[in-house]
Amino acid sequence: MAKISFRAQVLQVREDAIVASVNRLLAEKGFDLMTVDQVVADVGIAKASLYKHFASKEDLAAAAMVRVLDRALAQLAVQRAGPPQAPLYHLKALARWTMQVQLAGEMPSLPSQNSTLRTALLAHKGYMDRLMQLSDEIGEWITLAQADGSLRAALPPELVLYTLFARACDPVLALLRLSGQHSDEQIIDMLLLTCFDGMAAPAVPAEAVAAAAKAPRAARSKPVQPSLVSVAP
Amino acid sequence: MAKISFRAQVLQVREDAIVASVNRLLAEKGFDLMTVDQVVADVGIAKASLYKHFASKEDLAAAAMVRVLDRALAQLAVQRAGPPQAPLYHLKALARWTMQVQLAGEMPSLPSQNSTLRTALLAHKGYMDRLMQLSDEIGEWITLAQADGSLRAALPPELVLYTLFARACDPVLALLRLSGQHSDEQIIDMLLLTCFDGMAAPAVPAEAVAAAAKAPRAARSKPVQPSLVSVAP
DNA sequence: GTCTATAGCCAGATAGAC
DNA sequence: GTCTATCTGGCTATAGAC
Repeated sequence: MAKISFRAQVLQVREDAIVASVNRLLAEKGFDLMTVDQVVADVGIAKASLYKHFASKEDLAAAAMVRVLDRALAQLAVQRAGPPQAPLYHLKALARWTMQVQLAGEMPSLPSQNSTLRTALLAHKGYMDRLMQLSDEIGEWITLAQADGSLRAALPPELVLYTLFARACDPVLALLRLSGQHSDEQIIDMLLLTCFDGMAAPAVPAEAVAAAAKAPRAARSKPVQPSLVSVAP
Repeated sequence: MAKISFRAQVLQVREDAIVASVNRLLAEKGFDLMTVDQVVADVGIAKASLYKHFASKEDLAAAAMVRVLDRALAQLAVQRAGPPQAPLYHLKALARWTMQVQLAGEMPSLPSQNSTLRTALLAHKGYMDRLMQLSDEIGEWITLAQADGSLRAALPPELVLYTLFARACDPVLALLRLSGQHSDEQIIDMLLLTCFDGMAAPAVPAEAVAAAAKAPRAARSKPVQPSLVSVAP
């Protein structure tokens, strides 16, 4: 009995190695450019052996997604186990975590257009269950944040959820890193700012406007070409 | 001489038909899933004929991108020809236009990971020239908007530019439309709001906070589970 | 330039010995 | 279950007649 258990454990380890490799390759090249040959070369096994564990390339991607969804659910649990925080804080912390995962090269990126992959994922119970659970748990925070006035109540909760998911694979992260001008933490901070507070400058309170009006004109801002600057809508 | 000109004109029309079809197919399925056979079937010509016009599949994608970049440059010209507006207004109007193009199914979507396509695009002068020109013109508005205080000056202009480009192929648009709860214009308005003003509720001015403190407690907001609601960070 | 027919290649998936 | 060797299909790209 112990022998069988040991064998099963070895197989489990091998499967984990496969999924980890798939995860990395998916993050690096995406689903379409990742080939099964690359996976088996990376793991060091034969292609036929891999197909004993996973029925298709789509199944490989699903396993990688299950893995990352489990990591996300674990992150939620960690946040909830910590000191109590506002729901908006939790949403920001989760967005920060997803961006860290992406910058670490551990976020698998799947094309949203590949229909064979989409149908395979929709039929994958383990994937769908975790996706639903994650959406539900995030949805709770969204509802709470809208109720306490920290998140715009006019936005449909779905939109907030989708936007958070989209930040997890935002190509802007990689582009900004390519420029080499900012650290990873700076990039994440800036994108968190634009995501939650927007790119536009915040509306200035009335008293601040009055104070600025009394201040010397030169101190306010440097002049720009007047022909293109007019009253904001 | 007129005969040659006429023939050239016919060829031009056929090339336009090809590029239009490629544009639509790229928007629908993306580069990797679009096949040259689909293109020729859609246009109604033989594959060998297509390859007399375009050297490769990558060249087809580049032509479609040139087409959409030209449309974007034309949109910029239209905006500048209109009544004078604040630079932030122009940025918002451009973002709105890109989302309209995407929802109309006319925005070609290229994978950012396909290296053969990337190198082909980087080597394509017509594409690169237009991309540079478009970036320069948008960059001017960004600089002006930051100078007049309507756009956060702390953000690198690149980040703003990349973010605007990213909104042109934001998958959130398609997801929201799938839910069927909102009109296209509503979807665009909401995404413009989150893009420029963020998902978080705006900070409340001090006097409004004081006024709310004097009002009856029940009028402020409906109560939520107190265990998860605490002071925002 | 346009067509039919096909070359050449590569990736996903499998057969069969061990 | 793991391997080597192979099948199969679909895709880009081209040859060659008209």
